Amino acid sequence: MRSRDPVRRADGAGATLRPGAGSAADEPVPPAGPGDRRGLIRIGAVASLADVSERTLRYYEEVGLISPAAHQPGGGRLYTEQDVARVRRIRELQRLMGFNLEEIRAVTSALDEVEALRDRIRGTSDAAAQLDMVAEAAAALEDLRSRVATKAGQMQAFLAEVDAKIARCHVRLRSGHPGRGAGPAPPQAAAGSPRPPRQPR
Amino acid sequence: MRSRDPVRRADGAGATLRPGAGSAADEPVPPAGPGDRRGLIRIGAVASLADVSERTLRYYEEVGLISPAAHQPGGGRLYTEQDVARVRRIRELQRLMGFNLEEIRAVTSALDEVEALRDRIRGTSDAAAQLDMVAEAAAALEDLRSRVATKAGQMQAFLAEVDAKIARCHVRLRSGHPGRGAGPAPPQAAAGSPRPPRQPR
DNA sequence: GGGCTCTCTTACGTCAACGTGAGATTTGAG
DNA sequence: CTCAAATCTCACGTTGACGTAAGAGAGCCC
Repeated sequence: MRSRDPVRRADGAGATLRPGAGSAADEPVPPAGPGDRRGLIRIGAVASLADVSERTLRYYEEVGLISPAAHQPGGGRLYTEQDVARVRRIRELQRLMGFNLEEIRAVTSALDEVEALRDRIRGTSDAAAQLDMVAEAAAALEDLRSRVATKAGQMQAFLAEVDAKIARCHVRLRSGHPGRGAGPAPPQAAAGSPRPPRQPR
Repeated sequence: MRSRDPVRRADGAGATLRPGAGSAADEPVPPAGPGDRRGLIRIGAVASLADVSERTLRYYEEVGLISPAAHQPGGGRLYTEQDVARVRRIRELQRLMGFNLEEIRAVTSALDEVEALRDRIRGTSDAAAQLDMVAEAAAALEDLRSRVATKAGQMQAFLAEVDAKIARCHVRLRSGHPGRGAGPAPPQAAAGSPRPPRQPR
């Protein structure tokens, strides 16, 4: 159990930013000059917000999955809320897709490419090279989509299989002993389920 | 690489069966008396059929996930094709659902309960106890279904998110540089995909 | 009966993804 | 300034799910 709620802003001044963490100049907070750390979050807060341990965050940094937006003079890590979202996405890819961190690194780098595009295509420093990068990221995304769709299809098939077994199970329950209350109470309908197995009374 | 194809039947005679491996008396092969091993498969064949290693099969046995249908006098393991199917299901639960072997043991034991039901409900040794077991297995199945449905829903949501990103990516590709062949060839449509992202020409 | 293949047990190795201190240092509040 | 809380950097430990190697049987074929 944590002693107190560590989710609060890091106030004060003096922080070295990472390159490219300047926020695309469309945020409500007024830019109070470089070197401040308004809106930055410390590692404990990120950990509790993303529901991971601090060790996990440092480990993700070690393997190149995340990187603090800035550092305190003493070396403390400072993150943005996009970093929190990033960590959440990492966990989602782990849980949902069963990817390991190496795969996730590839996937998220493609996603980041698409995201960073928004800012970069305006600058248009080198149109041809930019387009190549975008095309590459698009290919990676298509690949990801293919894998996700495959897995989703397999899960739907498995779900149907389980439903069939449940149905047969209920048939047995009713035919085997008609004078019973049809077993224990059915659990709640699962979220996002397009076809709950109906249980005739 | 394996030296030769080990998928063939174990012929000969003399094998100690496991209890309950007598096959529900509705198979095409004539029962040639107990103690034979017709239709039984050795471990190497099971391994190649289920696409796992022999070590994995022994490990699954060690943790109580599978158990050979019979043994050769020298100690060799003999399996049925249902065992192969069982191993395949174990792998599916690992890959698809990300379950660990402990969870899989719980799930498959429930599935087995439902399956064994077919034979046992006929014998009707103790109707009340049987019904209780069925009800318990049904509850476990509902729980499994809930988890599968939840995950399937989350995957559909993630799929939609990826699709949105792909669409934006293609918009950029066309608006950013109209004189290009729209990037590399799109990958093949994924199997079981209900909504492939259309790529306007 | 020699050789080849398959399988057995035993036991140590591995790899990812963190967990868990230890001890030093920094930070923020009062 | 003071001090508790938060964070830092090593660095070793853990856990699940096997991989891998060694040496010994067991079965089959010519």
